[in-house]
Amino acid sequence: MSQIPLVRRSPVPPDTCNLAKAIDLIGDRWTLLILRAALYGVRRFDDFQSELGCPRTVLSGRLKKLVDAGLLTKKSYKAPGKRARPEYVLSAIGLSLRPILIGLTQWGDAWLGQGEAPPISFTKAGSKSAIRAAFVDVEGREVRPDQIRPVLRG
Amino acid sequence: MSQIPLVRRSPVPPDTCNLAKAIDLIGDRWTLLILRAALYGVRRFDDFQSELGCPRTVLSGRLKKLVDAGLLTKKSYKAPGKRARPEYVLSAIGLSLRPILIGLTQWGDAWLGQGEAPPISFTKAGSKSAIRAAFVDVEGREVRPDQIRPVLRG
DNA sequence: AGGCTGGATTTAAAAACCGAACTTATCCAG
DNA sequence: CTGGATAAGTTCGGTTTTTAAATCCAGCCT
Repeated sequence: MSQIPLVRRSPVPPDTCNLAKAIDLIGDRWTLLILRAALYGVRRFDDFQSELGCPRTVLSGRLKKLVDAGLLTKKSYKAPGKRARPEYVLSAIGLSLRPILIGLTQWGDAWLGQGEAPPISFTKAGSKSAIRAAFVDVEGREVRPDQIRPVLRG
Repeated sequence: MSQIPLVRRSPVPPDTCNLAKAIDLIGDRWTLLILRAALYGVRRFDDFQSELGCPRTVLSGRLKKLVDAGLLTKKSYKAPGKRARPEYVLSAIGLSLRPILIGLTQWGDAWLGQGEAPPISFTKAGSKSAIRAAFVDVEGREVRPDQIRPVLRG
């Protein structure tokens, strides 16, 4: 049952902690739901809006923030016979959140799914067996959670 | 540069999506910062408060929500010669978020760190080389992000 | 009893959120 | 060329949530 040892303060002060910075940037209900939708392929303002059901003003602000932060890129697309419209496409930075959101999906499947089979799962291309979030060493071999050691300062 | 294909709606409606449920539960700045601190070993009300700098009323509410959801367990500890106090300890559910938050830390290190060396990193016990969050198949072998395939319905 | 300490609650001001209506810009039809 | 349709985004009220500070509360210690 090995617990995490008690501390009075976290070893990394929040203002230099990149986790805290990440939380400041994307740790917000609407922002996370936007990223979820974007990772599924949603790109357009009204599609985000009807997917999320949030006020347009909130959506507008969040999209702007994500574009400014470089997670989304505002491009212009043009369907034939239609006028040009903006679309919000994930950049490399935004795409690299995919493992994290998939990990969170599986966490939700395990603990919040009320025994239902998960509506979506993930496999390795060309295989049928499921994959899961875990830690690996430099050689790509799994490291069990109780083997993880934090190292400060570098 | 393979993009995610355009869709008008996500394939999993938000109300049956366990990612959306997880976001509802923990997708909030203060909640995430509480979990961050808890994963570092913070357990006491005042320690959380001085770590986060948030209003006590907000902290109180968020802790209650996390206890109700089963991520934290409210126990009582007693230092010798002191009165018993509650402490908020991560349950198995809460602990299993660790890979996700470490993943987010490393995402922040990569994109938000402004070229600084990360203040904290993670290694395998008894080793010096870094580990990282990733996906593995059933045999514990790494699966690269571009190999991940979503599978609907079960 | 009286003080200390770790938490919780109250309160009023500030901020964020919400829904609906409104503006803008371009394409298409007549 | 005019009018309508459509998608994007803003404006505008009213309502809810946050915030920060002060106050309250309960148990243990001397």
